[in-house]
Amino acid sequence: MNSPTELRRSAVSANRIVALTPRSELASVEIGLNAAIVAVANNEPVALIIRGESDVAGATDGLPFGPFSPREHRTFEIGLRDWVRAQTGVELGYAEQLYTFGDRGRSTDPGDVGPRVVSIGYLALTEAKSSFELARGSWNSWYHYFPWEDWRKGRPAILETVIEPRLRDWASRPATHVSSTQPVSRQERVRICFGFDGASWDEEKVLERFELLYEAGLVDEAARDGRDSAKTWQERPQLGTPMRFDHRRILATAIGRVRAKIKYRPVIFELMPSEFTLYELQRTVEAILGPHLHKQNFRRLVEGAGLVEPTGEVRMRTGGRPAKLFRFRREVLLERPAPGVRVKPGKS
Amino acid sequence: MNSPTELRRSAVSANRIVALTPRSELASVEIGLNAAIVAVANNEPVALIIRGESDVAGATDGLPFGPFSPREHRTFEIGLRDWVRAQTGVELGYAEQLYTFGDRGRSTDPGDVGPRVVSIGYLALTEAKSSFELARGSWNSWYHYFPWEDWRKGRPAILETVIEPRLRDWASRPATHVSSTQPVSRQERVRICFGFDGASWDEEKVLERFELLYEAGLVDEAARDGRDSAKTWQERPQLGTPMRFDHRRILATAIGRVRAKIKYRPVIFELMPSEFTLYELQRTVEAILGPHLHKQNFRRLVEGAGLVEPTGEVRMRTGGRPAKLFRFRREVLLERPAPGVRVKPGKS
DNA sequence: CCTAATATACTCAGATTGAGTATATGATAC
DNA sequence: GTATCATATACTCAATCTGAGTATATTAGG
Repeated sequence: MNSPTELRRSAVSANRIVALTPRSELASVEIGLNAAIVAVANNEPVALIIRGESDVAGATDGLPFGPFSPREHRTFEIGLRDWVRAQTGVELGYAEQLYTFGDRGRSTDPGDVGPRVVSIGYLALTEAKSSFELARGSWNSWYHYFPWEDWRKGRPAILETVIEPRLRDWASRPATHVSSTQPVSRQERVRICFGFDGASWDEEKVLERFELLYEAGLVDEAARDGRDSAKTWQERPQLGTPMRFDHRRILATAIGRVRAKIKYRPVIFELMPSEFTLYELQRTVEAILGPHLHKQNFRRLVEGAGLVEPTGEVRMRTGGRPAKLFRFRREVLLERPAPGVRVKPGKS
Repeated sequence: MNSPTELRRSAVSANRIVALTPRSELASVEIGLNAAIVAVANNEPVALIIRGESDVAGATDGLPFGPFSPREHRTFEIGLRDWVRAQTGVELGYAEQLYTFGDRGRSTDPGDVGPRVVSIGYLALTEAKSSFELARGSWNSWYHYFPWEDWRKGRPAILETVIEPRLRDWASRPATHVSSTQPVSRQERVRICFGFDGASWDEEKVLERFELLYEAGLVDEAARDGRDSAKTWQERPQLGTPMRFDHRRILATAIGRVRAKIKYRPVIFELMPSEFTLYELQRTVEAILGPHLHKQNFRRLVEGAGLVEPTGEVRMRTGGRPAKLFRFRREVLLERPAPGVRVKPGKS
């Protein structure tokens, strides 16, 4: 959709770069592809999770991932689709590249120049298939890993009871490395990311919030990776289920991206069956974004933007008046520059 | 700013992935970092260009790039800043990751499993320093490489005279690989990307346009990379100055990203000196986006959003009434969830 | 056929936006 | 020194959009 699909990096360029670069400088690097495969099942946003052996911190859950083998696959995306299909049985529809993570672990011996893994994170959206059809893995609610992101029943209590006091404590302590390039104080970062002291909650800042918790040593991954401030992790309550490797970071990136993207691109329909009622659509949007939307305005918006068209059918047994069925109007892509569900939180 | 800065990939995860992966599958891969360093000089949007030896197609211009050497640099971004400083003398301020490109060249021998280069593109914004201070490279207008993107004097003539007829011709021919996964016809893609037949011009679709021209064999890089449809490239007019490797693709990605980003993040101020008049600010925005903005509404917007505050000084000799000087209010970052210059094209 | 539950339609005030006119103030020519 | 120019800045107004409410339609269930 927005990924560069057709350009090919030329062999000329590859050879040239290698020629220009002293061999000695290039420690070899392995490329891992990681997929955050997102769906909505029963109004619950879920990601496809693979359970593996537990790491040193006891984390077992992870995203599907596989190596990128240049000899087999012409592009990252082709490689990704291939082994996702092989590994889980899921045929990916929409997929976009998220971010390439390449940081060296803190706990690594400083002299380490062994192969480093660079992980390229991908976001994929799909209609939720029942678990039967999955060759491997299961659909887990993403709020399992990020309970503080679940605002469907109002502000999650965990924010008050656990996160706020601990983050305030962390923010009141001086930074270990006083970096002059850090323009914003810990206090301010905490306030903005988590909406304390009257600051507003921005549902797109999923990654920023996770990274702050990581920095503050409040998630298990931080302790595992040997962050100083996380030394006392035995006495720490668990904030969400940890994941292996840096997969929770990748999932956080994915959630933030989906939440941002449905507002200006009609990707929400990747998560829907081909026919749906407007209220089903609304529930799906709410599953992704969190707070409730104003029903009447939601339909005005969606219909007014030409995103959907009625099929002529209705769905009976909705518990009241039958609901018209709609389908996605693919033509909007050709009509409007940036069609999306431009919602802002409202009431009812 | 939005890049994950503090998380560290753990050594544990790295070892684990390697352990899981049969060594034989992993052809070794080199990582190259490429920087699209953008500034605005004299109301002209420019990128820092390094001139190198000419490639087979005669392209000499390229972006600054260097290898990523894990032994030296803890993160991609640190590595990038390091060699950009060393290579060009420029100290990067704002930088964000754009996209990781890893396609194998078409012209490559199918059996080739030699080292492949994966290039990670970065966007950096900086205030334009005069060329004197550059150790290497020069600031070139980005419209040099993308003349069809320059709408400052109205619709560029090259669209009518060259691009439209050739793209229509290409679109009328059947696709070489008939791919059933391609949901939109060539005709429609051309129409949407380039705003033909009354479709609107979306200034953010820079990459999509470049890729379409590439696919149609209308840019030199396509011929160099051996695209079928570009075989007759001797008789093709040159559409913009070509660049080495896939650097024009990276620059296109960068331009699209800046154009999108200034609308919801106050990154425009990375391109400005510390004090400026509102009209200077407007000219800078226009340099990036293209069309003219309505002056009175622009200032209402910028002041109303609390993006700037007056310094109290005025700039004389503006050719009329003196203009108040403003500075960026960094505090907006702490106040609003998504501050930016929410401009839409207007008149005067 | 009355009631509960849901879907859908309509209304209205306040905010935002596009676009215009009017005024302020220094530079410059004479 | 004053008329004129050029630019900066202030104000106005109608059209549209938005948030949030009320009203009506249509089914299911007793």
